[in-house]
Amino acid sequence: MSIGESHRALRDEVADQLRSWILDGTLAPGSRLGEGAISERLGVSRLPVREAFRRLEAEGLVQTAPRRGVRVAVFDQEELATIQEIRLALELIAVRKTAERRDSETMNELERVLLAGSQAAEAGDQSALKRLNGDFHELLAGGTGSRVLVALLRSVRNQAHHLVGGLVTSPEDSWSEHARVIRAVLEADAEMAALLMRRHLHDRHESQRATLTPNP
Amino acid sequence: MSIGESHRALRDEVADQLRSWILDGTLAPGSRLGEGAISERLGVSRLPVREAFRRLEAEGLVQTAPRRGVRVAVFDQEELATIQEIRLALELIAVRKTAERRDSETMNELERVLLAGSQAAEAGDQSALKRLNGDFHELLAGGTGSRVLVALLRSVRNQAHHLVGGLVTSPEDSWSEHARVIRAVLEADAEMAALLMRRHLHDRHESQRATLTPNP
DNA sequence: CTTGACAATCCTGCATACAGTATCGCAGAC
DNA sequence: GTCTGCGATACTGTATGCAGGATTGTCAAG
Repeated sequence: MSIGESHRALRDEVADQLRSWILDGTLAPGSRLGEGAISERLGVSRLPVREAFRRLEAEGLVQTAPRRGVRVAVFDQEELATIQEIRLALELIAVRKTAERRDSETMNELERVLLAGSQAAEAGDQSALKRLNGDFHELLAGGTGSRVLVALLRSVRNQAHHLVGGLVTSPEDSWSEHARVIRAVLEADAEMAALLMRRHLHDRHESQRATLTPNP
Repeated sequence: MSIGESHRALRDEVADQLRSWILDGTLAPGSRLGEGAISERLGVSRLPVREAFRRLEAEGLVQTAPRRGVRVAVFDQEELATIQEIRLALELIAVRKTAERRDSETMNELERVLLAGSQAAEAGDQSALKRLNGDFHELLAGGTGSRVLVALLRSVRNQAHHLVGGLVTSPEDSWSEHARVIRAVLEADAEMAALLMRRHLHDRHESQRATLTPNP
């Protein structure tokens, strides 16, 4: 591993910045992203911005119209439902495979997260829980050892997250369900872990639907 | 013939060309893709090539190492198995949703493909069958109305295809299974269509595994 | 003959520059 | 008052140039 590998390409920095702006709502869905404006704002040339656009485009966070620039992605209800369905399927594959593989490093990390999460829940540390909830999903994807699955899941999660406009459930509620999944994975009970994950995501999905369409 | 004079965005042309070169084996897995060599060969500047790289990178066809260029993707057996699993899950979602939605245009197209495929199978027209088999999968993805799913499936199929090095089953065998799936979709029998699709992909997967690891 | 270090060369990453096209505003006509 | 056509402007798409790191070849030492 050479020193140069740690050097981060400017396009990656730009992509990360834009991603967080999109996910935290700074850039609203449908808003236009001009190369010039972004490059000026970030103090880089237009080229890294363009390459970052291509990546975000592949992640589904932005949509490109030829000769008309880039916009923050906007999807309809039906597409949102499909994305949730895709995410559920991929998360189930991930949690099963991780529980079956039992990669030692992942298991250690999961134990660490489980411990830290319990403490954070007891202390009522919301921001720590939010971070740990994110770690949870990343670990389950990474535990499969599949770069493809990690990339797909990250992409689908981004889409789902930015479409529903952020968290509709409290970090504590998410955490208690996550903790159960982690315990099942640590006990190598893949089917139980998958069942818990399915229930977890299904509940989230339903509560989001209820929020979005309040009148049945 | 240089494609630099076309009206379509050059990055799309370059990406298409590179994709077909990768899928048909002209560019072998692991081979390095230099910006300069590609741009010179296609008669364009390096910039469209770079942007095409980003897209192929997102599609999983190439892998990028910082400062060390781009290589045609190489995955191990385990990753291959995961990709097949992902593909199966996504195809099942697609076929179910298409059968439930029954989008009229897609249904018409499926009927057309079914008819044309039967004729081609009777005539023994291999190349036509190959094309229709491709149409089959594209239609099932498109019938969901989800651009996200279409993009994901195309990406995963590319990976699976290029990893196993092409077709291991005859177009006729694929076609007969495809035809059954189409009939189930046209009859709005989503569960039957999903079952047939599952069996179809599972059989392909097994025969590929057998080919790759001849000694059990 | 093998191995390690150094240097030349190649290539990637980024910035700047230019051409072509879409968008927007304004003016004039119906 | 509204619609249409023209022009200016801004932005995308593409090309070229340059700096810094990576790769490779060579030479010398063990």
